[in-house]
Amino acid sequence: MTSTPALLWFRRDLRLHDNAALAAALADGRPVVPVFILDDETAAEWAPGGASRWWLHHSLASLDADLRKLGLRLILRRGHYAKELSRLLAETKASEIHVGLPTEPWARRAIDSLKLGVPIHTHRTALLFHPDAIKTGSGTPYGVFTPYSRACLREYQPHPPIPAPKSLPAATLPPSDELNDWKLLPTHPDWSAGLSVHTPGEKGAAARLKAFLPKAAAYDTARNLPGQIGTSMLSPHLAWGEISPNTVWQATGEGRGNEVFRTEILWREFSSNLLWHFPALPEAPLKPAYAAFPWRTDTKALHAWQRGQTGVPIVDAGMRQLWQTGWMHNRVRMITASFLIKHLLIDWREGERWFWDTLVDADLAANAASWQWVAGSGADAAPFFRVFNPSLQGEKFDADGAYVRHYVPELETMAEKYIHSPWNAPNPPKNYPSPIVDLAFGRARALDALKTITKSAP
DNA sequence: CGTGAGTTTGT
DNA sequence: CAAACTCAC
Repeated sequence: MTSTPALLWFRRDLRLHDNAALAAALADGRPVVPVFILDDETAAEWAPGGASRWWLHHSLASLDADLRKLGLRLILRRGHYAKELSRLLAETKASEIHVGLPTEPWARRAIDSLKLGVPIHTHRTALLFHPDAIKTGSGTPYGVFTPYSRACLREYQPHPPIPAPKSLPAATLPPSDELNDWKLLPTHPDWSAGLSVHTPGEKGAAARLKAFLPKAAAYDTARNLPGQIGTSMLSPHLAWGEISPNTVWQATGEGRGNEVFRTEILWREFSSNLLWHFPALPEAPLKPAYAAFPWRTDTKALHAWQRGQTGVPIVDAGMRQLWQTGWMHNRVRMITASFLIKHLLIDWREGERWFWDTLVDADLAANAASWQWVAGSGADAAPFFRVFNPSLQGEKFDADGAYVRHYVPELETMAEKYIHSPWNAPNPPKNYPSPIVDLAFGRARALDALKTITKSAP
């Protein structure tokens, strides 16, 4: 019988259900010391952004509360992984570490370089498949989504989620930081109110899933309408690992809506896969030709986009939803991203940065892969001629303008006919800006810019 | 090595 | 229908 404890190192798997790292740590009956280490220095530019820190604060509080019900508590440490882990090992005499497998390049490097004198076991807690598990016939990673997803569907082995433990062995716990001292909550007053539409934590995640499941059958069409809640809104819970993709997958049913929803889970996997095999994904275009793309520098336009003051209603509604609630409807993410990249001709990395700071669901892989997809620099990107027309998108997916009216009150009383193109209205509101770029001009300029890098040599 | 296909569209 | 290109088999 061993009595030395195991360190259970939580990262982006802040849950007790279906947690392979927790199950492994408990397997031989040792005491388990649960820890979370905030290492902003190692994460450097990809340390959690403002909205993510708000979420993290509440998620850590929730996990701590759940652990206290089982007689433990969550040990919080701030500092370099290597230094804090070696301190924890000295304090607890732990003889092994269990941690969820990360896909962020900085975290992979950090874990690979640890030399602590005890075994470090990594467990697949955040993904359905290990990034090396799904390969093409010739053994290379997939770069195109559809064949990747088909391979996933072939390989997927249904298995029930691991239940949360009903009890935990008693453990002698080392000292912990006070969560409030980490000051993860925003000082910005207009934030906390809008962010409270979310309920971080494992219970909040389960409630979201439960609320979504009856609507999953309609997901294939309802997901496109930003004026209603047709999506699962599970993204921040998945990003912090408060629920496992397998738990979500297992809960879904049959039919088109459920299938399309599961496909979205596979997009999340695909993004992680890309990041795993191309660690430069957040910084460099996957298609090398795009390194020479003639981006414009336009801080005024960038700022107008960030604050929802572009004069294009659906773009401004989306950017304001993001700023106020830390979340944006997926359809609108595509529209706002396309507008920044194509109509404003601003580098996708500027958008990636802004989303990283303002999204509660910010995930390095999904964020980078999605921005590259819109930019056309990704492995499996939209064809170059595909430029979203934000007015048409608005008319198609927010036909009555309810979404725009909610987030852009200047347009609340605008006639339906002009809600997505108020510049055509006989009396446009004086307190709402004219478009910072003419849509037809922006589209033509984007296509011209793309021609400069897609022309192949004779 | 040939062939079919490629999330989310615009005009 | 655009439509160069790459990917996967």
